[in-house]
Amino acid sequence: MNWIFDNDRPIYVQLVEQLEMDILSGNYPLGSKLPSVRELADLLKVNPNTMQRAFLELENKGLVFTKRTSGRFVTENKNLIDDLREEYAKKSVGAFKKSMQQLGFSEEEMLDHVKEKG
Amino acid sequence: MNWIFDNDRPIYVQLVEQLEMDILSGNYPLGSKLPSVRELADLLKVNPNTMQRAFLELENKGLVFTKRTSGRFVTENKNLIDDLREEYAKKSVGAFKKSMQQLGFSEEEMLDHVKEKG
DNA sequence: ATAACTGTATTAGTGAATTGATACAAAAGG
DNA sequence: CCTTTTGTATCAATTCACTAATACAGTTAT
Repeated sequence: MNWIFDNDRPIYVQLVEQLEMDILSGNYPLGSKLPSVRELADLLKVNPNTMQRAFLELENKGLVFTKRTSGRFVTENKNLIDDLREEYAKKSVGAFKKSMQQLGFSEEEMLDHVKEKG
Repeated sequence: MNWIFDNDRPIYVQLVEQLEMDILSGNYPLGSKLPSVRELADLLKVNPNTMQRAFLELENKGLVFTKRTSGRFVTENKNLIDDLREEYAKKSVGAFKKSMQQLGFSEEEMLDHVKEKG
């Protein structure tokens, strides 16, 4: 994991992003146990409340659930994960195309740009 | 022009974005005169200072220049515009590919997503 | 039962960023 | 020349968000 934080954006947001990506991409398996609030907070050198906040966001999205006093776990709802993954992909594409359009690029040119290098 | 502002992001940032896109895409011709601070501020119902701030940012990027007491004008440096346009395109592509990669999509799939519909 | 581990709630400090009111400065143009 | 139009500078208010300290609560395991 590459736990380097911007100074630009809130830490908790970046935590959510990373964790969310790890879940959506299957990096954290369905139903698996996550580290505890304090454990991860210690590991990543962030305040436990900040960690907690990140987890709460994931919980609101339904990506994790809590068994009080026992820990947090990745959801077992595969559909949710697939749907979210597709939704984010669409948003990402939408943003990309909009900005390229505003810059005056044709769809042809967009594709070329995507194909280029790495 | 579609001058609708998010509540999420600062107004001046959104002004910069819009104006910048209009310049980079050639919507505002090279060397053309821009509306005055107060004029645009009135038109768009924003505070003159907010407008001023947006213009300053554009000036820092070299996209506009000022003739004091006479007004602001779009740069005549075509290279700068072309370079910036290409730079933003690259950034946009980069962000897109990174986020799609994190979501676990292959380049093939990225291209498919871009091709789909609109 | 008690220590150690979970998550939760509440509240405050701090700091920063955005917006807005107002006054200044300089040139243009009638 | 004096009114109008341009950009500029300064400073205050307010709001907002993030982070942090600290105390609470409930299971589990030894």
